[in-house]
Amino acid sequence: MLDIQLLRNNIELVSAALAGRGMSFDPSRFQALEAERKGLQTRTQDLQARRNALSKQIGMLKARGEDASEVMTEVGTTADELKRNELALAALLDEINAIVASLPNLPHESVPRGRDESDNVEILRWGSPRAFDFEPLDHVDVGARLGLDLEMAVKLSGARFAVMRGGVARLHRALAQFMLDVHTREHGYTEVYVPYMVNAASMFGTGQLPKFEEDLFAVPRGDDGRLFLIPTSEVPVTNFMRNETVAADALPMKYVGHTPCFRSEAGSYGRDTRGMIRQHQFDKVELVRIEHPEHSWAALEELSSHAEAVLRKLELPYRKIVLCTGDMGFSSAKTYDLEVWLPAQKTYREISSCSNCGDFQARRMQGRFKSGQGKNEFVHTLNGSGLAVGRTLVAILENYQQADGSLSVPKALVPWMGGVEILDPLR
RNA sequence: GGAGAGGUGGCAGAGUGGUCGAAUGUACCUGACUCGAAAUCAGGCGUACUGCAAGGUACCGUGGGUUCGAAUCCCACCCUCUCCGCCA
Repeated sequence: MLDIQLLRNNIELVSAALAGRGMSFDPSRFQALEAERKGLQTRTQDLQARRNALSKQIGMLKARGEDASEVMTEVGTTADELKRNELALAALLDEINAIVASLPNLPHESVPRGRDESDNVEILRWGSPRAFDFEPLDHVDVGARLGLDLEMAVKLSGARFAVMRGGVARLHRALAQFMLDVHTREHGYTEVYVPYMVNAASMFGTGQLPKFEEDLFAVPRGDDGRLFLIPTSEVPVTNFMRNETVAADALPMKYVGHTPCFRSEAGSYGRDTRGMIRQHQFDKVELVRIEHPEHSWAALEELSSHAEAVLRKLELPYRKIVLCTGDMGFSSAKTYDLEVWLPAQKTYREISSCSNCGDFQARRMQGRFKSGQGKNEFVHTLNGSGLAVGRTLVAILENYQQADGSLSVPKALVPWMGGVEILDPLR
């Protein structure tokens, strides 16, 4: 959530920044509501003050056993007006809050301006795509021989799910364990286990609600009558901070969690329909950091380098891009995407997204720390995939396939595979 | 699923219609005492909005209601705990 003071005092700056995100925001409506709010609020508070004072008087009179009927009629005359003002003010505040809650974060000044993904800027490439002496298959065909069974998943659940057996299933598990171990042992993150279903307040805190409800799966239960399946562990982990004020020396907090992620993929019909690039359910190892505002930009560099480290260890060629203003997510102030090379598609595909959300999420969830002078300030929140496990599996299937239908296990992963170096096709 | 108890400030814990944003203890901060610390004493110590300031307004799980006035009464909901049953 943006700072409402910024909207009140510097709305041109906000609307210009939002225009850069491809969002047309008309300040006039907000300003009209704000003008109305100001008058209504002071009027209401004056009436409340008067009522409180008179009521106090009544109390004192009655305590002394005197007659209070005159004061009581006096209060009575303003009761209606007060009631009307209070209702109108509440409605007005709801309206204003709804507007503010629907506005995305402002891009950091270092973010390149642009309309869409074609304006993203490549920062680096690492590794070089392998030269095949045979025509590489895509991960669906490679995986089918090793135990990836997408048709079975269709029978069980429908499109965009996966069943894995044998070596592929183990590889999938090993990847998640490997990533968790790298981040906890080498990068200093604390492992966490979290709920896969969260309430609406948590979804609001990280920015999925109210605008992106259609992307979520809901289970009819809990608050508002339902819980939501998490689309990323960023949601439960970042919400650790919801309604919390921590000591300054509690920062930074560095968490890594491995969870399944559930996305309805509404509106992506026809995109990535083949294979397990885009699934309703996929595993992800997620890095979350709660940072002091002064350190969050350095933390973003570090966080993304931690995600890169996994790709490097697995020797998967990738590139790093910075998303332009028009391609960033709702809550982010700056985002790096990591894209892994997929030989069958002969292109780089997103495998990690690392963002600094600044105080945007912290403000939505009232996540604060006590700064030096005992003042409460909003923390900065960051998150990044380290990495998306399903897509990492895809990348390994494609990049490490062999002509005979087997798969060579990346060296770094062998210890997590119990020493297995080659996955042979299932009979 | 059945029965019961309860949600108040960092924590503990009073408060059952009026001068209560809330006693008291504890933690914490400042000062005094001390060579220093402990102990003791004095003062301070929630959040947000608003105002140049004095101040004002809101907040006692959440949302409604009653009342001139609600932490306190009524209704609904959420959550926590205890016991029994069932259960991975």
